[in-house]
Amino acid sequence: MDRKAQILQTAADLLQTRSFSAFSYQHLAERLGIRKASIHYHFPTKEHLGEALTQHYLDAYRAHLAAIDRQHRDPWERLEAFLDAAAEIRRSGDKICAGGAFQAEHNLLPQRICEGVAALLAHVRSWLAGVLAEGRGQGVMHFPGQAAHQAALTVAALQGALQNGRCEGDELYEAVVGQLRAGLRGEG
Amino acid sequence: MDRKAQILQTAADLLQTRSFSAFSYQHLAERLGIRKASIHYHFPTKEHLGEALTQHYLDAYRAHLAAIDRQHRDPWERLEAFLDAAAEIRRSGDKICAGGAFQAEHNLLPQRICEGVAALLAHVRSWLAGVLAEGRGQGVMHFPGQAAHQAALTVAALQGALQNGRCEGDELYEAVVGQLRAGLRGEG
DNA sequence: GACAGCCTACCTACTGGTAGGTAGATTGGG
DNA sequence: CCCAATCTACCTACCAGTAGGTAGGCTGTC
Repeated sequence: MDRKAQILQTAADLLQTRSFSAFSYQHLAERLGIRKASIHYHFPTKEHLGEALTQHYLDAYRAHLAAIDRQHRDPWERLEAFLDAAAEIRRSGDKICAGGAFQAEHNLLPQRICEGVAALLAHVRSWLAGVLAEGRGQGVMHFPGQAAHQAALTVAALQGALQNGRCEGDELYEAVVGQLRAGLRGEG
Repeated sequence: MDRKAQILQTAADLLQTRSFSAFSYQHLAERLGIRKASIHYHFPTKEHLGEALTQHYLDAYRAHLAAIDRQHRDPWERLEAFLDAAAEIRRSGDKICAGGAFQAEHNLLPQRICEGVAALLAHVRSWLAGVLAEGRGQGVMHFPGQAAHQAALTVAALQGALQNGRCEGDELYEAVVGQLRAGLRGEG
Protein backbone atom coordinates (compact mmCIF):
# COMPACT_ATOMS: atom_id res chain seq x y z
CA MET A 1 0.00 0.00 0.00
CA ASP A 2 1.50 3.33 -1.01
CA ARG A 3 1.78 6.28 1.31
CA LYS A 4 -1.31 8.06 -0.01
CA ALA A 5 -3.46 5.00 0.64
CA GLN A 6 -1.89 4.64 4.11
CA ILE A 7 -2.82 8.21 4.96
CA LEU A 8 -6.37 7.67 3.72
CA GLN A 9 -6.70 4.47 5.75
CA THR A 10 -5.44 6.16 8.90
CA ALA A 11 -7.67 9.18 8.32
CA ALA A 12 -10.66 6.86 7.89
CA ASP A 13 -9.88 5.25 11.22
CA LEU A 14 -9.53 8.61 12.97
CA LEU A 15 -12.73 9.90 11.35
CA GLN A 16 -14.74 7.02 12.73
CA THR A 17 -13.20 7.18 16.20
CA ARG A 18 -12.79 10.93 16.69
CA SER A 19 -14.76 12.77 13.92
CA PHE A 20 -13.39 14.86 11.09
CA SER A 21 -12.54 18.17 12.75
CA ALA A 22 -11.20 16.44 15.85
CA PHE A 23 -8.30 14.74 14.11
CA SER A 24 -5.36 16.73 12.86
CA TYR A 25 -2.55 16.38 10.36
CA GLN A 26 -0.35 16.09 13.44
CA HIS A 27 -2.28 12.99 14.57
CA LEU A 28 -1.91 11.43 11.16
CA ALA A 29 1.80 12.27 11.05
CA GLU A 30 2.44 10.69 14.44
CA ARG A 31 0.58 7.49 13.60
CA LEU A 32 2.42 7.14 10.31
CA GLY A 33 5.84 8.14 11.61
CA ILE A 34 6.29 10.97 9.12
CA ARG A 35 6.07 14.77 9.27
CA LYS A 36 2.97 16.88 9.00
CA ALA A 37 4.23 18.65 5.87
CA SER A 38 4.52 15.32 4.08
CA ILE A 39 0.79 14.82 4.46
CA HIS A 40 0.16 18.26 2.99
CA TYR A 41 2.19 17.05 0.04
CA HIS A 42 -0.32 14.27 -0.67
CA PHE A 43 -3.44 16.19 0.42
CA PRO A 44 -2.80 19.94 0.11
CA THR A 45 -5.67 20.93 2.41
CA LYS A 46 -7.95 19.14 4.81
CA GLU A 47 -10.82 19.72 2.42
CA HIS A 48 -8.96 17.69 -0.21
CA LEU A 49 -8.43 14.96 2.36
CA GLY A 50 -12.11 15.02 3.31
CA GLU A 51 -13.21 14.74 -0.29
CA ALA A 52 -10.80 11.87 -0.89
CA LEU A 53 -12.25 10.17 2.18
CA THR A 54 -15.82 10.36 0.90
CA GLN A 55 -14.66 8.99 -2.45
CA HIS A 56 -12.76 6.23 -0.65
CA TYR A 57 -15.87 5.19 1.24
CA LEU A 58 -18.05 5.40 -1.85
CA ASP A 59 -15.65 3.14 -3.78
CA ALA A 60 -15.42 0.72 -0.86
CA TYR A 61 -19.21 0.53 -0.46
CA ARG A 62 -19.78 0.10 -4.18
CA ALA A 63 -17.30 -2.78 -4.23
CA HIS A 64 -18.67 -4.33 -1.05
CA LEU A 65 -22.32 -4.20 -2.13
CA ALA A 66 -21.43 -5.56 -5.57
CA ALA A 67 -19.58 -8.43 -3.89
CA ILE A 68 -22.63 -9.18 -1.75
CA ASP A 69 -24.77 -9.27 -4.89
CA ARG A 70 -22.37 -11.73 -6.49
CA GLN A 71 -22.14 -14.00 -3.47
CA HIS A 72 -25.81 -14.09 -2.51
CA ARG A 73 -29.09 -14.29 -4.40
CA ASP A 74 -31.48 -14.58 -1.47
CA PRO A 75 -32.68 -11.16 -0.15
CA TRP A 76 -32.34 -12.21 3.50
CA GLU A 77 -28.79 -13.39 2.92
CA ARG A 78 -28.00 -10.09 1.21
CA LEU A 79 -29.49 -8.12 4.08
CA GLU A 80 -27.57 -10.14 6.67
CA ALA A 81 -24.34 -9.63 4.73
CA PHE A 82 -25.06 -5.90 4.77
CA LEU A 83 -25.77 -5.93 8.50
CA ASP A 84 -22.44 -7.70 9.01
CA ALA A 85 -20.66 -4.54 7.86
CA ALA A 86 -22.33 -2.57 10.66
CA ALA A 87 -21.63 -5.34 13.16
CA GLU A 88 -17.98 -5.20 12.12
CA ILE A 89 -17.85 -1.49 13.01
CA ARG A 90 -19.55 -2.22 16.33
CA ARG A 91 -17.03 -4.97 17.07
CA SER A 92 -14.20 -2.44 16.82
CA GLY A 93 -15.55 -1.01 20.06
CA ASP A 94 -14.89 2.65 19.41
CA LYS A 95 -16.00 3.37 15.87
CA ILE A 96 -19.23 4.64 14.36
CA CYS A 97 -20.56 4.78 10.81
CA ALA A 98 -18.44 7.10 8.65
CA GLY A 99 -21.55 8.72 7.23
CA GLY A 100 -22.81 9.48 10.72
CA ALA A 101 -19.46 10.89 11.77
CA PHE A 102 -19.48 13.30 8.83
CA GLN A 103 -23.14 14.20 9.24
CA ALA A 104 -22.72 15.12 12.88
CA GLU A 105 -20.42 17.92 11.72
CA HIS A 106 -22.52 18.93 8.73
CA ASN A 107 -22.57 22.63 9.62
CA LEU A 108 -18.77 22.78 9.84
CA LEU A 109 -17.82 20.96 6.66
CA PRO A 110 -17.14 22.32 3.17
CA GLN A 111 -20.06 21.76 0.85
CA ARG A 112 -18.18 19.35 -1.40
CA ILE A 113 -17.61 16.96 1.49
CA CYS A 114 -21.30 17.10 2.39
CA GLU A 115 -22.21 16.29 -1.18
CA GLY A 116 -19.86 13.31 -1.15
CA VAL A 117 -21.43 12.01 2.05
CA ALA A 118 -24.93 12.45 0.64
CA ALA A 119 -23.93 10.55 -2.51
CA LEU A 120 -22.46 7.74 -0.41
CA LEU A 121 -25.57 7.32 1.72
CA ALA A 122 -27.88 7.64 -1.27
CA HIS A 123 -26.02 4.77 -2.92
CA VAL A 124 -26.39 2.56 0.15
CA ARG A 125 -30.09 3.40 0.56
CA SER A 126 -30.76 2.70 -3.06
CA TRP A 127 -29.07 -0.71 -2.93
CA LEU A 128 -30.91 -1.57 0.26
CA ALA A 129 -34.26 -0.51 -1.23
CA GLY A 130 -33.64 -3.01 -4.03
CA VAL A 131 -33.00 -5.84 -1.58
CA LEU A 132 -36.09 -4.96 0.47
CA ALA A 133 -38.33 -4.70 -2.57
CA GLU A 134 -37.11 -8.08 -3.79
CA GLY A 135 -37.70 -9.61 -0.35
CA ARG A 136 -41.24 -8.30 -0.19
CA GLY A 137 -41.88 -9.44 -3.74
CA GLN A 138 -40.90 -12.96 -2.72
CA GLY A 139 -43.14 -12.73 0.34
CA VAL A 140 -40.26 -13.24 2.78
CA MET A 141 -40.00 -9.64 4.03
CA HIS A 142 -42.82 -7.50 5.37
CA PHE A 143 -43.05 -3.74 5.73
CA PRO A 144 -45.55 -1.01 4.87
CA GLY A 145 -45.22 1.64 2.14
CA GLN A 146 -42.32 2.21 -0.19
CA ALA A 147 -39.14 0.14 -0.10
CA ALA A 148 -37.13 3.37 -0.33
CA HIS A 149 -38.73 4.58 2.90
CA GLN A 150 -37.98 1.32 4.68
CA ALA A 151 -34.39 1.60 3.45
CA ALA A 152 -34.17 5.14 4.87
CA LEU A 153 -35.48 3.89 8.20
CA THR A 154 -33.00 1.02 8.23
CA VAL A 155 -30.00 3.21 7.48
CA ALA A 156 -31.03 5.88 10.01
CA ALA A 157 -31.63 3.25 12.70
CA LEU A 158 -28.26 1.57 12.05
CA GLN A 159 -26.41 4.88 12.27
CA GLY A 160 -28.20 5.69 15.51
CA ALA A 161 -27.62 2.18 16.84
CA LEU A 162 -23.87 2.40 16.22
CA GLN A 163 -23.69 5.72 18.05
CA ASN A 164 -25.86 4.52 20.92
CA GLY A 165 -23.97 1.24 21.08
CA ARG A 166 -20.58 2.90 21.32
CA CYS A 167 -21.74 4.91 24.33
CA GLU A 168 -23.90 2.38 26.10
CA GLY A 169 -22.82 -1.05 25.02
CA ASP A 170 -23.68 -3.93 22.72
CA GLU A 171 -27.06 -4.86 24.19
CA LEU A 172 -28.48 -1.59 22.96
CA TYR A 173 -27.04 -2.09 19.49
CA GLU A 174 -28.34 -5.65 19.35
CA ALA A 175 -31.76 -4.52 20.53
CA VAL A 176 -32.10 -2.10 17.61
CA VAL A 177 -30.84 -4.50 14.96
CA GLY A 178 -32.90 -7.35 16.38
CA GLN A 179 -36.00 -5.18 16.27
CA LEU A 180 -35.33 -4.23 12.64
CA ARG A 181 -35.02 -7.91 11.75
CA ALA A 182 -38.13 -8.93 13.66
CA GLY A 183 -40.15 -6.19 11.99
CA LEU A 184 -39.08 -7.37 8.54
CA ARG A 185 -39.88 -10.98 9.37
CA GLY A 186 -43.44 -9.77 9.90
CA GLU A 187 -43.66 -10.63 13.57
CA GLY A 188 -45.30 -7.29 14.33
CA MET B 1 -33.27 34.58 32.64
CA ASP B 2 -30.03 35.00 34.54
CA ARG B 3 -26.65 34.96 32.86
CA LYS B 4 -25.86 31.36 33.79
CA ALA B 5 -29.08 30.19 32.16
CA GLN B 6 -28.37 32.38 29.12
CA ILE B 7 -24.96 30.78 28.69
CA LEU B 8 -26.48 27.33 29.02
CA GLN B 9 -29.16 28.15 26.46
CA THR B 10 -26.62 29.49 23.98
CA ALA B 11 -24.32 26.53 24.57
CA ALA B 12 -27.24 24.17 23.94
CA ASP B 13 -27.90 25.89 20.63
CA LEU B 14 -24.26 25.70 19.59
CA LEU B 15 -24.02 22.05 20.68
CA GLN B 16 -26.90 21.09 18.42
CA THR B 17 -25.67 23.10 15.44
CA ARG B 18 -21.90 22.65 15.71
CA SER B 19 -21.15 19.84 18.25
CA PHE B 20 -19.47 20.15 21.62
CA SER B 21 -15.79 20.43 20.77
CA ALA B 22 -16.50 22.66 17.78
CA PHE B 23 -17.94 25.53 19.80
CA SER B 24 -15.70 27.65 21.98
CA TYR B 25 -15.96 30.02 24.92
CA GLN B 26 -15.15 32.68 22.33
CA HIS B 27 -18.27 31.79 20.33
CA LEU B 28 -20.40 31.94 23.46
CA ALA B 29 -18.89 35.28 24.48
CA GLU B 30 -19.55 36.83 21.08
CA ARG B 31 -23.15 35.69 20.97
CA LEU B 32 -23.82 36.96 24.49
CA GLY B 33 -21.89 40.21 24.13
CA ILE B 34 -19.61 39.53 27.09
CA ARG B 35 -15.96 38.46 27.53
CA LYS B 36 -14.64 34.93 27.48
CA ALA B 37 -13.35 35.19 31.06
CA SER B 38 -16.86 35.97 32.32
CA ILE B 39 -18.05 32.59 31.09
CA HIS B 40 -15.18 30.90 32.94
CA TYR B 41 -16.55 32.61 36.06
CA HIS B 42 -19.86 30.73 35.69
CA PHE B 43 -18.42 27.50 34.27
CA PRO B 44 -14.76 27.15 35.33
CA THR B 45 -13.93 24.55 32.66
CA LYS B 46 -15.63 23.22 29.55
CA GLU B 47 -16.16 19.94 31.34
CA HIS B 48 -18.27 21.75 33.92
CA LEU B 49 -20.23 23.37 31.11
CA GLY B 50 -20.73 20.01 29.40
CA GLU B 51 -21.99 18.38 32.58
CA ALA B 52 -24.36 21.28 33.19
CA LEU B 53 -25.62 20.85 29.63
CA THR B 54 -26.47 17.18 30.11
CA GLN B 55 -28.28 18.06 33.36
CA HIS B 56 -30.11 20.87 31.56
CA TYR B 57 -31.35 18.48 28.89
CA LEU B 58 -32.28 15.83 31.44
CA ASP B 59 -34.34 18.35 33.40
CA ALA B 60 -35.95 19.67 30.25
CA TYR B 61 -36.87 16.19 29.01
CA ARG B 62 -38.21 15.12 32.38
CA ALA B 63 -40.44 18.18 32.48
CA HIS B 64 -41.50 17.80 28.86
CA LEU B 65 -42.39 14.11 29.12
CA ALA B 66 -44.24 14.70 32.39
CA ALA B 67 -46.22 17.46 30.69
CA ILE B 68 -47.11 15.12 27.84
CA ASP B 69 -48.32 12.56 30.37
CA ARG B 70 -50.52 15.19 32.02
CA GLN B 71 -51.96 16.49 28.76
CA HIS B 72 -52.61 13.18 27.03
CA ARG B 73 -53.92 9.79 28.11
CA ASP B 74 -54.04 8.10 24.72
CA PRO B 75 -50.76 6.31 23.78
CA TRP B 76 -50.87 7.51 20.18
CA GLU B 77 -51.39 11.10 21.29
CA ARG B 78 -48.47 10.75 23.68
CA LEU B 79 -46.27 9.31 20.94
CA GLU B 80 -47.23 12.09 18.53
CA ALA B 81 -46.49 14.70 21.16
CA PHE B 82 -43.07 13.10 21.60
CA LEU B 83 -42.43 13.06 17.85
CA ASP B 84 -43.33 16.76 17.79
CA ALA B 85 -40.18 17.47 19.82
CA ALA B 86 -38.05 15.88 17.11
CA ALA B 87 -40.00 17.65 14.38
CA GLU B 88 -39.34 20.93 16.20
CA ILE B 89 -35.58 20.28 16.02
CA ARG B 90 -35.90 19.40 12.33
CA ARG B 91 -37.85 22.61 11.69
CA SER B 92 -34.89 24.64 12.98
CA GLY B 93 -33.11 23.56 9.80
CA ASP B 94 -29.61 23.17 11.20
CA LYS B 95 -29.93 21.32 14.49
CA ILE B 96 -29.73 17.68 15.46
CA CYS B 97 -30.63 15.77 18.62
CA ALA B 98 -28.45 16.85 21.54
CA GLY B 99 -27.84 13.22 22.52
CA GLY B 100 -26.63 12.44 19.02
CA ALA B 101 -24.36 15.47 18.98
CA PHE B 102 -22.71 14.35 22.21
CA GLN B 103 -22.53 10.70 21.17
CA ALA B 104 -20.77 11.50 17.91
CA GLU B 105 -17.87 12.80 20.02
CA HIS B 106 -17.98 10.05 22.61
CA ASN B 107 -14.27 9.23 22.39
CA LEU B 108 -13.28 12.85 23.01
CA LEU B 109 -15.52 13.67 25.96
CA PRO B 110 -14.84 13.38 29.69
CA GLN B 111 -16.49 10.33 31.19
CA ARG B 112 -18.89 12.33 33.35
CA ILE B 113 -20.41 13.95 30.30
CA CYS B 114 -20.87 10.55 28.64
CA GLU B 115 -22.61 9.29 31.74
CA GLY B 116 -24.93 12.27 31.72
CA VAL B 117 -25.81 11.64 28.07
CA ALA B 118 -26.44 7.96 28.74
CA ALA B 119 -28.73 8.84 31.66
CA LEU B 120 -30.64 11.29 29.49
CA LEU B 121 -31.23 8.80 26.69
CA ALA B 122 -32.06 6.01 29.12
CA HIS B 123 -34.77 8.21 30.62
CA VAL B 124 -36.28 8.94 27.21
CA ARG B 125 -36.18 5.28 26.15
CA SER B 126 -37.77 4.20 29.38
CA TRP B 127 -40.64 6.67 29.02
CA LEU B 128 -41.15 5.67 25.41
CA ALA B 129 -41.16 1.96 26.28
CA GLY B 130 -44.03 2.70 28.69
CA VAL B 131 -46.05 4.44 25.99
CA LEU B 132 -45.42 1.62 23.49
CA ALA B 133 -46.31 -1.11 25.98
CA GLU B 134 -49.52 0.69 26.84
CA GLY B 135 -50.37 1.11 23.15
CA ARG B 136 -49.83 -2.57 22.44
CA GLY B 137 -51.81 -3.50 25.55
CA GLN B 138 -54.75 -1.52 24.15
CA GLY B 139 -54.33 -3.17 20.78
CA VAL B 140 -53.68 0.12 18.97
CA MET B 141 -49.93 -0.32 18.43
CA HIS B 142 -48.19 -3.30 16.91
CA PHE B 143 -44.58 -4.41 17.16
CA PRO B 144 -42.68 -7.63 17.91
CA GLY B 145 -40.68 -8.43 21.05
CA GLN B 146 -40.04 -6.21 24.01
CA ALA B 147 -41.32 -2.64 24.26
CA ALA B 148 -37.86 -1.58 25.48
CA HIS B 149 -36.35 -2.83 22.23
CA GLN B 150 -38.92 -1.03 20.11
CA ALA B 151 -38.16 2.12 22.13
CA ALA B 152 -34.43 1.70 21.42
CA LEU B 153 -35.17 1.33 17.71
CA THR B 154 -37.39 4.40 17.74
CA VAL B 155 -34.82 6.61 19.48
CA ALA B 156 -31.95 5.39 17.28
CA ALA B 157 -34.00 5.93 14.12
CA LEU B 158 -35.04 9.43 15.18
CA GLN B 159 -31.44 10.41 15.94
CA GLY B 160 -30.35 9.06 12.59
CA ALA B 161 -33.27 10.72 10.83
CA LEU B 162 -32.42 14.14 12.28
CA GLN B 163 -28.82 13.78 11.12
CA ASN B 164 -29.80 12.51 7.69
CA GLY B 165 -32.50 15.15 7.41
CA ARG B 166 -30.15 18.02 8.20
CA CYS B 167 -27.83 16.93 5.38
CA GLU B 168 -30.30 15.80 2.79
CA GLY B 169 -33.58 17.50 3.49
CA ASP B 170 -37.01 16.99 5.00
CA GLU B 171 -38.28 14.27 2.70
CA LEU B 172 -35.72 11.88 4.13
CA TYR B 173 -36.64 12.78 7.68
CA GLU B 174 -40.34 12.41 6.92
CA ALA B 175 -39.74 9.06 5.24
CA VAL B 176 -38.13 7.65 8.38
CA VAL B 177 -40.72 8.99 10.80
CA GLY B 178 -43.58 7.98 8.50
CA GLN B 179 -42.17 4.47 8.30
CA LEU B 180 -41.91 4.25 12.09
CA ARG B 181 -45.55 5.32 12.40
CA ALA B 182 -46.75 2.91 9.70
CA GLY B 183 -44.92 0.03 11.34
CA LEU B 184 -46.58 0.75 14.70
CA ARG B 185 -50.00 1.02 13.11
CA GLY B 186 -49.48 -2.56 12.01
CA GLU B 187 -49.51 -1.92 8.29
CA GLY B 188 -46.49 -4.17 7.77
C1' DG C 1 27.75 6.13 -20.47
C1' DA C 2 27.68 10.54 -18.49
C1' DC C 3 25.37 14.24 -16.98
C1' DA C 4 21.71 18.02 -16.83
C1' DG C 5 17.22 18.63 -15.54
C1' DC C 6 13.22 17.27 -13.53
C1' DC C 7 10.24 14.66 -10.35
C1' DT C 8 8.69 12.38 -6.01
C1' DA C 9 8.73 12.28 -1.33
C1' DC C 10 10.06 13.86 2.38
C1' DC C 11 12.21 17.32 5.76
C1' DT C 12 12.84 21.72 9.25
C1' DA C 13 11.13 25.88 10.56
C1' DC C 14 7.85 29.02 10.48
C1' DT C 15 3.11 31.92 10.18
C1' DG C 16 -1.39 33.69 11.76
C1' DG C 17 -5.08 32.23 14.18
C1' DT C 18 -7.72 30.02 17.85
C1' DA C 19 -8.30 26.90 21.65
C1' DG C 20 -9.03 26.48 26.95
C1' DG C 21 -7.66 28.61 30.88
C1' DT C 22 -5.70 32.13 34.57
C1' DA C 23 -4.38 36.44 37.37
C1' DG C 24 -5.71 40.37 39.00
C1' DA C 25 -8.02 44.97 38.54
C1' DT C 26 -12.63 47.30 38.18
C1' DT C 27 -17.47 48.09 38.84
C1' DG C 28 -21.92 48.51 40.86
C1' DG C 29 -25.85 47.12 43.82
C1' DG C 30 -27.40 45.59 48.71
C1' DC D 1 -17.98 48.11 52.94
C1' DC D 2 -18.55 43.73 50.63
C1' DC D 3 -18.73 40.66 47.16
C1' DA D 4 -20.74 38.99 42.88
C1' DA D 5 -20.00 39.74 38.25
C1' DT D 6 -17.45 41.38 34.80
C1' DC D 7 -13.46 43.19 32.81
C1' DT D 8 -8.38 43.59 30.56
C1' DA D 9 -4.47 41.28 29.58
C1' DC D 10 -2.16 37.54 29.43
C1' DC D 11 -0.47 32.33 29.04
C1' DT D 12 0.55 27.78 26.75
C1' DA D 13 -0.81 24.46 23.46
C1' DC D 14 -2.43 23.30 19.27
C1' DC D 15 -4.46 24.05 14.68
C1' DA D 16 -4.08 24.25 9.22
C1' DG D 17 -1.19 25.78 6.11
C1' DT D 18 3.35 27.73 3.85
C1' DA D 19 8.27 28.60 2.64
C1' DG D 20 12.16 26.77 1.30
C1' DG D 21 15.28 23.02 1.05
C1' DT D 22 17.21 18.13 0.30
C1' DA D 23 18.02 13.19 -1.07
C1' DG D 24 17.58 10.22 -4.52
C1' DG D 25 15.36 8.11 -8.65
C1' DC D 26 14.12 8.67 -13.65
C1' DT D 27 14.79 10.43 -18.33
C1' DG D 28 16.36 12.53 -22.46
C1' DT D 29 20.30 14.19 -24.98
C1' DC D 30 24.96 14.48 -26.58
